[in-house]
Amino acid sequence: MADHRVAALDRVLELALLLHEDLERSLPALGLTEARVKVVWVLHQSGPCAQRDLARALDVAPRTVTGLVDALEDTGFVARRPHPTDRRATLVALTDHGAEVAATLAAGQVEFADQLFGGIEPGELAAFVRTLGATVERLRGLLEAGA
Amino acid sequence: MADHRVAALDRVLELALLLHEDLERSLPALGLTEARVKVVWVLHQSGPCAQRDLARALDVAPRTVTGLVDALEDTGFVARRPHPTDRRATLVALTDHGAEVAATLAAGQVEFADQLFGGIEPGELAAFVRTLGATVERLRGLLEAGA
DNA sequence: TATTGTTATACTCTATAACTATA
DNA sequence: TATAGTTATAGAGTATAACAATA
Repeated sequence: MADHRVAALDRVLELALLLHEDLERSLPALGLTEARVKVVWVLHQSGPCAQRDLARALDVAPRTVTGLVDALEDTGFVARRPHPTDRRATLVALTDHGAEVAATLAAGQVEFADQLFGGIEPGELAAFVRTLGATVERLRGLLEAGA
Repeated sequence: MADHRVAALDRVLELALLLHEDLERSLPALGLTEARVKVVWVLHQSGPCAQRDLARALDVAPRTVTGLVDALEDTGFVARRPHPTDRRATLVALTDHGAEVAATLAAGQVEFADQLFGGIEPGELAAFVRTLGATVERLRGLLEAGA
């Protein structure tokens, strides 16, 4: 009974570990680290952001954003510019190079999904996604209850 | 078509993120960090280990193990003792307190699995575990091919 | 007063390199 | 020669606290 549940949890944790390993491997070639690629990803999805917005999106202290943006600026992925209306704030935007890398990441994710799930028949994949979705919802509930 | 695959990948990544968050939250109360709890877990499963074995199990440099074991020793989770046959080596074992915490972790994992998957009917859960298993295998293959 | 981003400082995890003691 | 674990050093990511400029 409970064995299947523990097996499911074990498998999910194993998969999470492997996905993390895969990410870790791909980043150095791009000149990015894990924390920095998250910044690039947020900017890719949201467009230029104030640093405070990055801090909220990444759930990280403002000081941490300063360091990440410093590093990304030094390596040419992002640029700072003044906020048009709030002179306290700084806008962070992807450079052309940063945007290119983000596009590469997005394309890579689609390709990766194809490799990972391409061999699974549609009905099975749909059921898998449904169960995953329900699990995510339940876990989100547990986390909110505990917080 | 590919949309379902990308959706599956998104869901898996989302679940991985939430599981990580849940782990992060539970550790400070136990007096452990993520890296240190991995050491405790290896010792719980394998029994006393030489530091070199820990380094291999954790896929980490020997120097890193020194620091982790130092910290775990200072906080009373593990104890060092001489290796019985190899005078170069140091055996690391859980203390009583460390073993208690490991048992708590193990019990917590079973309870967590019940909460997470208890509402899913057996047939669906079995299919879920099968698909997960196949995905883990495929990803493991991809990683080995790329390495 | 509150917010934005900074400097200053510190802790954790990780790595490489050089070293000692042992095999 | 090779291995086990250490010291020494460095870099990344994170946090808190105090501060200047601005709202």
